[in-house]
Amino acid sequence: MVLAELGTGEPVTEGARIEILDAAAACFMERGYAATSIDDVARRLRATKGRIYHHFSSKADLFAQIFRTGMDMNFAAIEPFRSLDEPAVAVWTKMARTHVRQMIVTRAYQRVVWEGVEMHLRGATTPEQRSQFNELVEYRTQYSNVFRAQLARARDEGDMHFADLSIANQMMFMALNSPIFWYKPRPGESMRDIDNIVEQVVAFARGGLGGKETEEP
Amino acid sequence: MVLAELGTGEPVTEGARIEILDAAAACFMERGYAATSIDDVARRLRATKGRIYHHFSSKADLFAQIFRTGMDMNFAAIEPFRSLDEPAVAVWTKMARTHVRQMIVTRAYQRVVWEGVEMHLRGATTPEQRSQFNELVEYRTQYSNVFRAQLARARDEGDMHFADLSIANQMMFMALNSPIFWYKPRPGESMRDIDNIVEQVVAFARGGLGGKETEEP
DNA sequence: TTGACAACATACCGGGTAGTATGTTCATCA
DNA sequence: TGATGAACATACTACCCGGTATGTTGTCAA
Repeated sequence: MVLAELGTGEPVTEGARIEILDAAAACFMERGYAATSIDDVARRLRATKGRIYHHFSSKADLFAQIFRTGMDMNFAAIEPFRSLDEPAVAVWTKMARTHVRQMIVTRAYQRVVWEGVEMHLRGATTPEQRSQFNELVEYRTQYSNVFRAQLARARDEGDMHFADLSIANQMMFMALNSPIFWYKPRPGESMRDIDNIVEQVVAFARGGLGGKETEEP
Repeated sequence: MVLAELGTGEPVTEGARIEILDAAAACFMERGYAATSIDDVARRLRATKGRIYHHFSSKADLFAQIFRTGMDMNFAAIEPFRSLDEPAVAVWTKMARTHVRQMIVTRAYQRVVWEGVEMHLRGATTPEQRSQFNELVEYRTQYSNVFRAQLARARDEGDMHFADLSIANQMMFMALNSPIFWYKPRPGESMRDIDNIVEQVVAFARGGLGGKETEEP
């Protein structure tokens, strides 16, 4: 399954790149960055290292491009709701649902994003890669700030109640991201089943943020 | 700082064992299991591999003993509240506060517990270690069930509202455990500051579980 | 005093891994 | 048609890491 969609104007070889990204993301999800070897990724593709190093300069580069692709997909998904003229809590609900669905559908990429942020926080990178990592984490912070702004607005509008905005935002993302850790696809699972999970996750987050119940799904 | 307390009846060498556990837990927290070498742990102790392999049979054994120690501390911490004769939501609140404090104070050990559960879910262990890992994860499941039982009772008593018990328990632990990812000790931090964080985390979790506000801290 | 053992340190080995250098194949285009 | 280069595969190297085998030192009991 190719998760990162192919842009129509891109060169043909873009497809090969994305195949590698998908395989690598799956490997990183299953074993983590350090425990995944380039040969593992190659084996999953029924190929060898040569193919990977032809498209990516290093293991870290491969990891970083997965990170970026994951965030690109997240931004694209919430784009329609960013500047909606509605109460903040309504905008937040739409974005939150979309985000959780993203976590489920593209969870391999999102696990890489998670581990990337963790690696950055732990400072486990070489100096040159550091600047590229900084840029990626900054990219994720921007995404986080989109939600943060809605939280602040919703609190001002009296629809949410929490003490500290930063902590609230942290906890909200922990809740909304949580499916990347415990969600496993079930055989014969329908969209309804996934939407049911999404609703429960969003309901938990909204409750944690001191938000009111909403009616329509 | 020695986190795992020394039992009075234990042999003298127990102190050396705990020193190693602390150092290893700190290393595993900073870099993760796979990226941490035994030499890293030894360096932190200003010692060499010999010291570690004199007390532990393997890297996995070291990891497992940290896991067990972390869970031992968690069980001990909530023990006073387990069979309290109060409304479930009140018991839950006491246990949740204690748990979050544990996550902050013993976070190195708790990170190992987290990674251990993840490794188990991903099935990244050798067959012989598998049974020991199964036992440890079972141990953690028992701990989880203590909270789960309170959630079920609280819902029956009308003090909490959620759709699926398993998902609610999952999300609750994601929230309560979250400090192990984002908490960093500040210089000159007081108990009050930590208690403030604990209250916000517990408040988020309670809200997510559809719980009523409580009065007394 | 000595010898026996715990508690390490030192030295070493084998396997795995990131990265590179060098083929090989096949399509495209002058 | 032949030359060129993209897209790989193969072969190889240097290094790191888990684990072991062996040496060293201090302590303590007989």
